[in-house]
Amino acid sequence: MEQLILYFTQAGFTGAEAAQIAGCFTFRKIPKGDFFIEEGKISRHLGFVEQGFLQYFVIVEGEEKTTYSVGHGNFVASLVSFLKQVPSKESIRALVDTSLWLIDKNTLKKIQKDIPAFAHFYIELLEWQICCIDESRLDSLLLNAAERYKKMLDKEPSLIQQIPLQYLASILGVTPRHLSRIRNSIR
Amino acid sequence: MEQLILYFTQAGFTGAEAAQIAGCFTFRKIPKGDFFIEEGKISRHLGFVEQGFLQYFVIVEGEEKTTYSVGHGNFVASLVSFLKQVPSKESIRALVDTSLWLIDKNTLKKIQKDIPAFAHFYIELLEWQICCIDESRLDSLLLNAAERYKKMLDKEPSLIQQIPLQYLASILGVTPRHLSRIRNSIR
DNA sequence: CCTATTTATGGACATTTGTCCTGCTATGCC
DNA sequence: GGCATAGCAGGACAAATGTCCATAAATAGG
Repeated sequence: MEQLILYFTQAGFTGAEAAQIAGCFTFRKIPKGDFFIEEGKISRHLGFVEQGFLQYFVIVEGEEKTTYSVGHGNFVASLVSFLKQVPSKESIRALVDTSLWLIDKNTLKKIQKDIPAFAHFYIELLEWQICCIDESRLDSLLLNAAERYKKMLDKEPSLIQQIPLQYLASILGVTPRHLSRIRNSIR
Repeated sequence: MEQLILYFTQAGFTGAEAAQIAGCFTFRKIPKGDFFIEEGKISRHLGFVEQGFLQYFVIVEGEEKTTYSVGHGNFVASLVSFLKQVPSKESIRALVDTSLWLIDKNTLKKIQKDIPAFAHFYIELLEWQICCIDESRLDSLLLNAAERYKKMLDKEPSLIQQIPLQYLASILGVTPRHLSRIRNSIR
């Protein structure tokens, strides 16, 4: 909790505000393999990833397709479901042991009203979130699988050790067979 | 301008507020083929598309790759560039004659401060924008080119008449040769 | 009306990626 | 230790998509 208070203090809130805001979050650990949210349910919480890695996916024709992934320092939620409070099209699962700070939608709305500066903070958070999605979108459109694999090697080197190849392949948008080819071609 | 005032009145603002907000926008027409923003420049304006259709693209290895597209009733900007005020990675071009309402970043910030209700309106706008990007992201990951073509036929039937196939192919993420195969297979 | 240019179609072939399968290795469990 | 299982690599072939090209139809400009 101290880290959260520190975080909001550094973001420009007074000590009292930071404590009030931080108090709205709850802590949760998700063991490897467990779900943050399942398809069809409503994403009621926004999570800040303190540690770990999560995979967004849908099942289409019996196959899991990864649609997004987030690591520590990022926010996680099935966005459309959380924002509109409609059933989620995606499931989200921890691929490694993960710890999160959670806040629910109503509380989030409430502190936007109570603390005007928080509304502006939330605007910047949304804007930053848009930039993250945008980068992911451009990556999947402009890089090929080999380039995406190299980028992942670069940004999350520890993941390659911890996560079975079949998940890495799904995150990269290729079959395990093809990821094997990519790894072979790199070395 | 009356339409804009009406729009903001219906969004819950008082007549005076709606007039003040609408007054912050300027009108611009972009003829078919002209640019809304070019790669490398900073996206200084957020635009609301009154009429028309715009294509986001980058040039990679001499080839245009479409990264996003928007039609009437949507907002347009090179998002990361507009939000962070950094040079845009993408260019945006009108594929048909297009008309827009524009607002610049500073003015947008200013009315967020002056009219508290506008901050909350802007939050909803950002959230809605996230949902739009998300839908586009899921479409490009989960639908194949033929399905995306059918969806486009469904949502923007007039485009297929107005825009040369090479652009449609680029929007769908395939070569014109392959789009020709898709059209052939549908009929 | 004629010509040049743009646009659309589709053949032939190459490349990329997926599917199916086999075997090898490592690891946990009794 | 031995066995069942999960994880990974890669061969052989199939399917999807790109490249290059030739042709024909549509359109614009004089």
